[in-house]
Amino acid sequence: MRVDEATTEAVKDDVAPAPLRRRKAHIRETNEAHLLACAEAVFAERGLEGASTAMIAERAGLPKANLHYYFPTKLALYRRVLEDLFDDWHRAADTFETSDDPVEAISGYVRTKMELSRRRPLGSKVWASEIIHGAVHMQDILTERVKPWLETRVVVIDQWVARGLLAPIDAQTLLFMIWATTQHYADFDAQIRALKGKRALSQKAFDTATEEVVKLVIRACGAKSPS
Amino acid sequence: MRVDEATTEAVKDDVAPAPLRRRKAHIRETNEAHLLACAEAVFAERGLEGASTAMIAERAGLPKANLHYYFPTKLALYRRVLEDLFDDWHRAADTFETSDDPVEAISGYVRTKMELSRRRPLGSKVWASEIIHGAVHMQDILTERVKPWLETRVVVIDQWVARGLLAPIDAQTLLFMIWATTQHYADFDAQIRALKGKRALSQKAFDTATEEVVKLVIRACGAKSPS
DNA sequence: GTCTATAGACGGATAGAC
DNA sequence: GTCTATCCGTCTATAGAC
Repeated sequence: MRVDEATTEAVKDDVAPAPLRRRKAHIRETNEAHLLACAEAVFAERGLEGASTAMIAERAGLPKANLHYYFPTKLALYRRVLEDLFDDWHRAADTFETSDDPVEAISGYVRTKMELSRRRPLGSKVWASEIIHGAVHMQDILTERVKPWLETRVVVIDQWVARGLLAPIDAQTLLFMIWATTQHYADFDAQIRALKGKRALSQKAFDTATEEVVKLVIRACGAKSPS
Repeated sequence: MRVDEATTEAVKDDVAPAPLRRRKAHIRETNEAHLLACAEAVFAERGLEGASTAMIAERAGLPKANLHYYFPTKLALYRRVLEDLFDDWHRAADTFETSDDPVEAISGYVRTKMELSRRRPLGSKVWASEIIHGAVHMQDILTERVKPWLETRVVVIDQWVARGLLAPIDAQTLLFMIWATTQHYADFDAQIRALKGKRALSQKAFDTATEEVVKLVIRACGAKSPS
């Protein structure tokens, strides 16, 4: 796509014809989205340092300089991937709010998290890799976004315990267990595949695993069945 | 340490004076061990590609060329770190054999795994990072060493279920949950620290977390208490 | 066995034509 | 907005003196 007669647009006219502006905005939007998706894959496969901008650009079918036109530095691109990931995770986390019944709320959350591991395993890997290597590029997300969410959930779980709906468990430990176990199916899928001797879990096998995890977690909570 | 008159040792004499050979072997041993420890730390902090041989050598207080004298390539060093790690993990895994009582065996295993996360968090991170990025450098360890171990443990757990000592759980899912949760305390410690707003878990806080995890896992198994 | 110096490849980022 | 050519830094690995 060439710029054509609009080259000096910014100088001559602050307001370009609407259709042209829309077209240009559209190009930026799709290119950025495509680069973000390709970056997520390469970062997941190779890590932040193992991934090169050349690899990401090649996967996106663009020259490397083009990538640097949309994202000034590799780190800026990486940050955007992490922010996108948090948004997705946060939407999933809202499932927790849907019910005041602990069994329903917790099993719903576990299912949503497993579904997220299934739907976006590469993203989960980028997130995990970043934390493993010290979370240096996402301290703000953790303290400003994840921490407040966690604290409200702990309060809710503590109340369930106080009302005798759950065994006297530590809420944070429970949430860590749910995160660790559900994300294990995304992050450690290479190990799971090697140990099961399979190429990948089928949708059916994944659904079965989901229900097994739900069963284990619900029993771990010592939830009184809602009789 | 210089080679001195022993430079042509291999040509002139297959059997050097015992004390000299022992001293030289000792140098190699300590330097290799020291390099392995430093490599584990740098690989954990930066990942395979993020770590440079220069950083590892500097941390070990040796010139880079010296590192390449002991380990021909960065990948060979990395492999050795992974193999060391497996040996440690495998020793910990043996705890499982100590008892035929499921509650005792499983809670003992969980405690040992938590202790391993406490004692060697850097190693756990190297292991996790390698798997997240596809486990390309440890396929053989997974299929030849971890898989057989897992299969024997699945048999034992299935027998406990058949004997009615545990609820009807899927053994593999249970083991994945134990791995994921216990290793979470090593691999995701940066996240845990950010969420708890603390520098690090004290020994006491870690022991408390351990007992919470044991409680959750044992309840998840639906173990009949050994009354 | 130790260490300096450097070869050779590759990475991130930019200049500047179109 | 696109893309070629290129700068400059860093990385792995080795040569070769001591």
